[in-house]
Amino acid sequence: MAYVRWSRYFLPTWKEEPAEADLPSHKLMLRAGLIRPLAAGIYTYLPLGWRALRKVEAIVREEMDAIGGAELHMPVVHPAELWAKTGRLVDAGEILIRFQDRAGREMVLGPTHEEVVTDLARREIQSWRQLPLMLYQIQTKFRDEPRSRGGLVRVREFTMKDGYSFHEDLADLDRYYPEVYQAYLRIFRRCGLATVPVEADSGMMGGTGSHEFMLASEHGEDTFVRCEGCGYAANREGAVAAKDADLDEALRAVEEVATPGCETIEAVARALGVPTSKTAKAVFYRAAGEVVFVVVRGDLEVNEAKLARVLGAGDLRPATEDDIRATGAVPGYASPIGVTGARVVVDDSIAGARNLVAGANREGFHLRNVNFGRDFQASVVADVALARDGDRCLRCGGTLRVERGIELGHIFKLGTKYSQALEATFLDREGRARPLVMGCYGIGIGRLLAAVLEAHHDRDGIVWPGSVAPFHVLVAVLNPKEPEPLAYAASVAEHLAQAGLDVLLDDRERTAGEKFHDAKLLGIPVLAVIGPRGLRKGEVDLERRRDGARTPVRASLDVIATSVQDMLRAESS
RNA sequence: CGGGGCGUAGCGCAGCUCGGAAGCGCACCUGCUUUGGGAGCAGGGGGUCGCUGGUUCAAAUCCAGUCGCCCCGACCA
Repeated sequence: MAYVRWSRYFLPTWKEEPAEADLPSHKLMLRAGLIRPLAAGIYTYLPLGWRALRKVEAIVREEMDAIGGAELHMPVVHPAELWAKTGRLVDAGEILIRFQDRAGREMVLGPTHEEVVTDLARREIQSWRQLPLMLYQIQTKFRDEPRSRGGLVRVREFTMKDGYSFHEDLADLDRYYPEVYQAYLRIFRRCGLATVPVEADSGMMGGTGSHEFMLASEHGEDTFVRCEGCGYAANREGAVAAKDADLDEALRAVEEVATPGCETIEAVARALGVPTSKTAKAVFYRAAGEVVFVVVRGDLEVNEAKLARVLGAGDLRPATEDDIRATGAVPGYASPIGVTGARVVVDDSIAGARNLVAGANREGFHLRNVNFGRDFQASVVADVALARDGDRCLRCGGTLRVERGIELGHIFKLGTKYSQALEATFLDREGRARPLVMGCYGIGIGRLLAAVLEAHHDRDGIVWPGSVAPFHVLVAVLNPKEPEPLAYAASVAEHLAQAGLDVLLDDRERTAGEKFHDAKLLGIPVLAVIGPRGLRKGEVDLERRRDGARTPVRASLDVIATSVQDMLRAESS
């Protein structure tokens, strides 16, 4: 393997912070010459970025192969007709980029490949003897996201590892799913990332289980909940928390009180001198053409994902004032008592509380001592509240923490949604045709690369984990204009490359200072400095990026090679 | 899609309030001197001020529209 000469490579670095970037990973990718933007959420990978991406891909490939995955490559362009069959031409909506080919056929760019892979399975899988099967690819996806952000954290065109498994029944999917789960943990760990697997909302997909792999990061765009005690973790949409019931109080008689100008829970609670947890909050939504009246304890917020699941509705949006008035409720003073013309969803926090303050359905008035069951009824009682930081864990009673994170992977028990829609069946052991049971598993490769940088950088630049570093060692010649040091550095680079290392030789005619700064910016694990000072003493300096530790070693090719390899081994352990 | 910000040389920015010769730093090119932590001197090249229209004797600057990018939110199979 040959080494790369920087002077003939394409590796532009920036001294200044780019104005367009906020996230550390985004700034570093631009400054260290990994990526360049073309349009919103669409990037070119420069040679160095592409190298790093391929390192990540190689790890993903190894781990997928290790759990029996067979790599294939499906098309980017799909006939829209296939998407119409599963209903996702409409459901995937605006993220699907659509166009016509010259014959006027409707086409889409694939945002994911359930349709295509299921179509393939329909044609090729006939018998239970062909199962189970895991197919995966590492391929370009396009999703016309409403908003890209954070460099490679959320883009429109991206590289994704998407895998799809096929099983004869749910039991076999249940058996295989944990293997993928473990493979995912290994992939992220090998990339130097400690991820948190969180239970994800299986939502409208109707599956039986789903996990997201989150990297905790203040710059993450997702929110998840983690228990300090038992390790329970779930994404915000699905997280459950204990709600202390307080049913000891005796029921008191309802009493109307004047609360002029108190249109928020905080104002009411303050005016009446009660904690917000002793109030009932009314929140209105419109779903599937009807108005929904949701009642939660005043100190809680409605979790719209949970509510949508309870209602079985996909199109949840806040109700208008007119919607609210149509139910007979008075905005700001809404009461669940005597409401008609709306479905009433009561959070279980309300069912577990006594003598609450609620609206009186009369401008400027509230009611004291309102009790669920006695004073009002519900269409549904369910958990529709958002878990909060500091809440108690339902499982162990420990403390729940709300954290931000970057979602690196998502695995999903799909069931038969796609196989049924596309009639992908096989003959089981009894000779009956049954739909294939499927799982799907995704990792955003570029996002994973961005996450590596979020987790591995310092003030001066990137600090690559050895496993995904675009090069293992950077050989810097401080005076490349002089023939002997350059020739010597080239022989060092050559020797290191022969030893199986990825070597970048900085033979640019730049000042020593620039080379040292760029070396830190690039973050290659080991820097070998070849300069006149060291050479006079018969030494080459090795510098470890992680902690800046410098070791002079004898300037002999074999000594340098072993020393570099020792340092790299120490890196990866 | 709602809110906010920004478009002036490759990058970072000033100039715009109050219209009157397009600037600064870095980078780049040439030469010389430097060469172990972003060197010095001298010389030089590079800009339809995002775009369109309007006001004006005169527009980077004022007005209208439009496009693009970034951030917050909504959304996120």
